[in-house]
Amino acid sequence: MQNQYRPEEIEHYVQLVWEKNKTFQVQEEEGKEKFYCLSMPPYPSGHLHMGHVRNYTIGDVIARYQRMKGKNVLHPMGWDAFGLPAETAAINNNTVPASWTYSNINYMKKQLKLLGFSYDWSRELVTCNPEYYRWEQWFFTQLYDKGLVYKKLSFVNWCPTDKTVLANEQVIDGCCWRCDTRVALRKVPQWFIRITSYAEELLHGLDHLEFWPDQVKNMQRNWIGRSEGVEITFPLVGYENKITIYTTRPDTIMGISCLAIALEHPLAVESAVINYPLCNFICKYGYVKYPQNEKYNSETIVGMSTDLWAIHPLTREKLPIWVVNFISLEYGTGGVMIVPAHDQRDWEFANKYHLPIKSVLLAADGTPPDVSRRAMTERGTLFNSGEFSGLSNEVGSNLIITTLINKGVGKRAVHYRLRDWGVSRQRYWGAPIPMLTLEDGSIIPVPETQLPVILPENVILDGINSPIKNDENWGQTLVQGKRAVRETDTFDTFIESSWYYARYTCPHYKKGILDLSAANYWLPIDQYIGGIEHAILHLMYFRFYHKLLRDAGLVQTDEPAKRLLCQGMVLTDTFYYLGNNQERVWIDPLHVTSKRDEKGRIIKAQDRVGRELVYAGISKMSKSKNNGIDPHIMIEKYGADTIRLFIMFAAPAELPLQWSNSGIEGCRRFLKRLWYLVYKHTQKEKIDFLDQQTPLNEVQSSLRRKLHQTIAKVTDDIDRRQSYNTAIAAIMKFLNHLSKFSPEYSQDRSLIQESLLAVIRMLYPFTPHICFVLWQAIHNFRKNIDIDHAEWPQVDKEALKENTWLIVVQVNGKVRGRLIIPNHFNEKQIHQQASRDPQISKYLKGLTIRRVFYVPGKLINLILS
RNA sequence: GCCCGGAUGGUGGAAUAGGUAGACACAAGGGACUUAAAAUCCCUCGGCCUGAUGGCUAUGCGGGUUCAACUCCCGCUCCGGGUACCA
Repeated sequence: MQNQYRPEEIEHYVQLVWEKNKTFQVQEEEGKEKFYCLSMPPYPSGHLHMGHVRNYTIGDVIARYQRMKGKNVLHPMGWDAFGLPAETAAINNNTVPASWTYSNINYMKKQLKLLGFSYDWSRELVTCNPEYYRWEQWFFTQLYDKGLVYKKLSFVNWCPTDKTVLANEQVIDGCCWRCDTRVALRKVPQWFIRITSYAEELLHGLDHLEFWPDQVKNMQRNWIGRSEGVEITFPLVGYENKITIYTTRPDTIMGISCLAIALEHPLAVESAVINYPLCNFICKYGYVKYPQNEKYNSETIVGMSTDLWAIHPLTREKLPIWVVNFISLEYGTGGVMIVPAHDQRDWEFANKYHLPIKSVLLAADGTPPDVSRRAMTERGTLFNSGEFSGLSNEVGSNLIITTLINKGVGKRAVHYRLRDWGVSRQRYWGAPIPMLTLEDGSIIPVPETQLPVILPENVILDGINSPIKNDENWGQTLVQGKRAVRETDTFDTFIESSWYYARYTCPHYKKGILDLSAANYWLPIDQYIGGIEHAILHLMYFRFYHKLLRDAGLVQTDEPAKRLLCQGMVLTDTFYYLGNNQERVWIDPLHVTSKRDEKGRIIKAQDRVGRELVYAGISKMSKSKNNGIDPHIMIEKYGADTIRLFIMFAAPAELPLQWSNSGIEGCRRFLKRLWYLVYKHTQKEKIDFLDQQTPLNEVQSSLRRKLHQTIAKVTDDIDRRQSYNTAIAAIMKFLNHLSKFSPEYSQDRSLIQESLLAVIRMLYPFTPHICFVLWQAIHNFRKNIDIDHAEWPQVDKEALKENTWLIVVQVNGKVRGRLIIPNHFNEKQIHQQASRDPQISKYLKGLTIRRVFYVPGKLINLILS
């Protein structure tokens, strides 16, 4: 063993051993406990960024830890390869999305391998491979047959100049990103999957996801947005027709000023036929989405009255019906009752159009509320409400519902904010939607024998439209001898990422979407890791698809992943100078030298040519700020282990991580110290294991106690708490103790041996390469000694035993002293001991102790009168 | 706007079920070793007061609950994520 730690010499060697031995390839093994550890796959953008490194390091730590705990660990990796950026990049680089994507995958895979992740590469998936997407096309046809798929008109962003559909990201301030033309809305027929049929299950399923972050569960609950209310049917004056509205506030029914319906509501459309101004109004606002990210106010709220009147089911009064832009046809019944006194949006609407405002609930002080400035939205006692006046909100509400139900005009109803999942994209780089239109206009799924519908890869991109739409021949096909036209839209890429996790269990299976025995051995995922930005969309579709797979008899559990960890972003310093046109020119932080004041704050920064730079604080690594730190360069400079250690140590996994070059240096120093300690230890003669029969002296047993306390803490931190930064801190702290321990007796050296073997194993999940080599070194380079199959260290409970406690003594809640007390002392004895202590007793003089609070083994608080 | 998070020394963070605020690092300052540098090692390190022992104060802001609050409750401020076609 050499005396210097040189990562560049060991990491490549260790990676070769793993590759040669196929160390991380796994098969189903009945009788061995399985563990499925999965990180969200990268989009093959061209380069690995630090966000990936963080995500996959966390996954690798967990996978390696679980292997040491004796589990059969599935840890796969693949590529989420379809999507918009490939099209843009292909056009810019004068290539096609397929080759751009494949060459990126090739490059990024090499980068991943340099980091030493313990993947089973034999299971690699690429979602743009027809062998992958054929099964999602097949599954979609199954969903169609079950009635879970339907087609309807839905909005897209339309650029009138380019005559093409734009993604939301391609619309900048309402204009096309290419030509700056104002973007219009168009309605085109699109495919939808009925996720709303699973709304209730998706909601209740959250209650059983014990190991998912509350943050994610709360977001999903609100996204599903279950609401309980009443549907009320109003007769129309002079028509047979009726109108049904949905409300969650039946208690305010006596305060209705009018009814409001969506622009696309059938009644609105019907009355527009004979009402020219209304027709104009609907045309004008029907193609403007309600601006979601603005507050409801008199400017954004627009409405127009119709010639229709409804009759209030309780008072028989005539209510006007308005068509408004802020009601969605998709939510509830597409109609609401407007009660301006008790809803702020309704209040704004009524004020703008001078509608009556009638309050029917008393304010908290029991007086009629002042609704001249705003609505009174709290619950209160009913008044102005005929027979219901004087009732409490709850009683009144229920009585009104019962009355409506008895009259046959009301029913309790549950609605969800969740909308069905639109999966059609008018773009090229995605899996073709496997549907056909026959000559008679009927629509059928592509028969199984004709799957997959292959997306051609050698295409010519005009930069605007999808080549399979431009190519008149591509869509022409025959089915059972009859001519048919293919769907040229492709799937939303969220489809691919909604089921890939299941395919990893049997990636090469040819006879169907899943090999049931493999799938049911490995699923569900035991640990899923990815960014918090996926909290709603991806993770909802992923849960939904699992239920679809379950209901197709393919998997057996209700949820795809038991435990979820959402890692934070990676941030770093940003620097710029002002260019000739006062524009900010961002400089790569690697090329910046900075000076700090005595408090460590950056006071001066210069680039390579000595130009003065402005320090612009810390922000997310991004191309636009030129502050993305290239993992590749960092690996070359420090080695993978140091990078991995820093990433896991610098912040808790779920919080943002600030990149820091000096922080990296600190981690390198730590690994060097570890290396040197092992080196020093191995330079002396070989040592036997600790002789448990010979009693340890004070110093020895103290060190051994610290070791086993550390093992206990690190195990708990990794396993239960997923608090990797504190696990590493505990190991560092122990190594600090160990390096101060100078061996005198052979028992001392055995103790060091025990300590180092434990430390190396505890660090192995974080820094596997150095640990691999140190493990061999400590076993005198016996080649059959291999840490990849070593067991996680166990806590010796005997070693933890201590016969004293450190008790904190508080007087009136303030810390006044600390006492070392034999651990058999009771509250009274500790109290007496504290009173005798000169430091503490000076605070007790002349006063009587009124109360004592004692936290066993920890703290005593003496309260004086 | 709406939904969900976050805020602790010069910095990243620790404090796990309401019980010692600042673990472990980084930066900075001082010192040892060295011809010198690098590397390594040792010491100091929230603020104010004190010769020292020690005292007071302090977890974004303003209130509250409690013997005890970074932690729980109410009201704000600022920052971040999502907002259904970026993934």
